[in-house]
Amino acid sequence: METITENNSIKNLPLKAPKNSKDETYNQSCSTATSSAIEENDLEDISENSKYFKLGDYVDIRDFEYGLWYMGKIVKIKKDNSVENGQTSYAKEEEHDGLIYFVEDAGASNDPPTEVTLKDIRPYSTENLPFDQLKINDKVLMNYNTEHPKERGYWYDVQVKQITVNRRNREVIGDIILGSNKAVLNNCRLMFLDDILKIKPYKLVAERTEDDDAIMQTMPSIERAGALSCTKCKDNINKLCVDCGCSICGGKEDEGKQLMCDECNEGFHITCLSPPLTEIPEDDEWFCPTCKNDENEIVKAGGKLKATKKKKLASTSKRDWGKGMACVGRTKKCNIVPPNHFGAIPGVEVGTTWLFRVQVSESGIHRPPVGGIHGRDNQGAFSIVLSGGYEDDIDNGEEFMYTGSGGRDLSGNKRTALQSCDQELTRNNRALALNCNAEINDKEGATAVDWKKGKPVRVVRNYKLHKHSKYAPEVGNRYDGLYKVTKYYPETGISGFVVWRFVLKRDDPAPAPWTAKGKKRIAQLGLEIIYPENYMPSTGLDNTKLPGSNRKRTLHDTEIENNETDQLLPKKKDEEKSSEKKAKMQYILEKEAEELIKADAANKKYWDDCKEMLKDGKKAFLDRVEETFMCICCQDIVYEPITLNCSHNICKGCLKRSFASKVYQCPSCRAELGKTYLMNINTMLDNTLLYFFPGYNTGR
DNA sequence: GCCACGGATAAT
DNA sequence: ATTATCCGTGGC
Repeated sequence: METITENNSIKNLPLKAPKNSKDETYNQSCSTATSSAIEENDLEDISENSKYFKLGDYVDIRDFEYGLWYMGKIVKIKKDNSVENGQTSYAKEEEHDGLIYFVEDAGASNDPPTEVTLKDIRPYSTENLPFDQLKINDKVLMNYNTEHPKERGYWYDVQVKQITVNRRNREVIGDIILGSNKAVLNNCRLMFLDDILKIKPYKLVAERTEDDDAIMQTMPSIERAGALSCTKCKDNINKLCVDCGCSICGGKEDEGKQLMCDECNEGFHITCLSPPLTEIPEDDEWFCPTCKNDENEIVKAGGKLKATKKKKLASTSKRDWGKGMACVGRTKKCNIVPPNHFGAIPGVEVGTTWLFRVQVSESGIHRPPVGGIHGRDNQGAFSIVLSGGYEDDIDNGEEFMYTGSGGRDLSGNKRTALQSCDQELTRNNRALALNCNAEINDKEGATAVDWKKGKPVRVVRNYKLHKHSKYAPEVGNRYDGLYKVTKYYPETGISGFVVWRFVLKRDDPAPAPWTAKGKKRIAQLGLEIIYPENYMPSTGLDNTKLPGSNRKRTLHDTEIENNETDQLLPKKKDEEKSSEKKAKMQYILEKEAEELIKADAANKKYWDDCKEMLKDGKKAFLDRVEETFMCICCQDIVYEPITLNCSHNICKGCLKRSFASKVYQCPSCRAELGKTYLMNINTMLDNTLLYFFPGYNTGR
């Protein structure tokens, strides 16, 4: 458990990294640096003489863990006894002159000084190197953000590998030198090319001029621009910000009374918690409400995923609702578009079919898990499902008649029932009416002036519609594209009660799934029924038990068959057909895709391998990509991928979990990574995967 | 708190 | 095999 203070919160340290003086590893490496050395009455101790530095010199100090350089001031110099004891093995004097330097953080002089050896300090760099003087292999100090490479970050030593200049832009690629273990981030693109600083060499104290001495002993007026600690509020102290302030109220005051979550590092005012706390708890660890987990639910890296434990409250029911898909909730949420989005969902093709409604909900196509209409009565309806649940529905494919909801007695915790009273044009019915391009009328209904100008409705057909309609899918729920409301009106239905009817007409650029063109397209896209994650059709269910199907057939199979529409087309010889199909199979990468793949140079070999599959079509290619970039821990596409030196890719979260259980190895090949391994997200890979699997990372 | 074109299971 | 029961869930 940590409270938030200016000293140990990354968020509040724009100019340097977290302090490392408390770092155990570090203190081990400087075994003589005991706490007694920094006790107050000890500060008067005489300092040793150094060849290169004097007390009061302002220097660049390297953060042990992260390797970044920040401004410090030498406050004490002592002998390093571990050298005499033969415990260290520094070959060069430039690395260790047998002294320990006590350096105070220039930005936080109240902190105890950090104890370092010569290799981790040097004269503070201020001299700018003009871009046109930069040469390949130069070692310079530049700004880089390891987490978000496009944003401003901290200052690191950079070995320049490549300089590109053309009329449009300048580009510098370099290797970033990280922590004291000399880790290197290869081939990083540096963004701040006007911020190139020369690394200032050591100068013997004996050779210092008066000017030199004045410079070294005066706080440099140039303070190098560091990262914005918060990109959301741009560090504006007066702005409420849930990112860098209290994550509940956004306030930045009372830092001493904010708790920092040991999982997500978000801050929380103790008074904002519910229930609020009156004082900082004494436990070592503290987790915020969203991160707090039941301990036995934590999954160790590489371990099997446990089924979600259903909380069984005092339920009188004897049934086990936890087993199947009856009462399961969403495991993902679509964040690609807001819930009130009209129109297509990017990345979801017409013809996409999911076995269960909850999956349709997760995709964002139709969010309610049960309801047939998703809408808001002051905005319109976003999507509907045709499930054959209302007797009055008529489906002609391109056009269909839909019945509104309501008019049923759902008491007894039911979801459906017979019509037992008149429907009204309220709630979802009113929402759907709003889509019609006409003035709303809850008495007579209305007809669209120009039906195509109405708001689009995403339409899903469910296999249960099968009874009434030949346009229903064989199994599951199929997204059929966008429709518009041409008219709506109240009418006495079969039940004898008034129902509201809505006539919808298809208006979608993609061909409908039941047409020949549509089937061809679905086959080319390689769409197949989507099962829930961890759902195993092979064992968990045999096809004969699939809802709505007694036959062992897949969607894909049905494409191969001829149906009435196909038969209207001139028949082709089988050979001709297959060759045509083969020609169309080939997937040619879009230009953007090519660029993205190229940018992910670290995974070139993997991408080359995936490209082998292009000739077999998009589906084959995507399958290979998915397989190639699957995280060995969570068995999902790598999320916030880290590309390790051993070339394996893994989710940042999974790697963190491994580290948390003290395994500092690549989960794939067991290559040692070291405790202080810097988890640098490969945003190039992330971007590329996002292109092929839009929204693959949502809800994770 | 209300509503809802799911879905598994027990009862018929 | 078909029907009745009735739960957790999400979105308003």
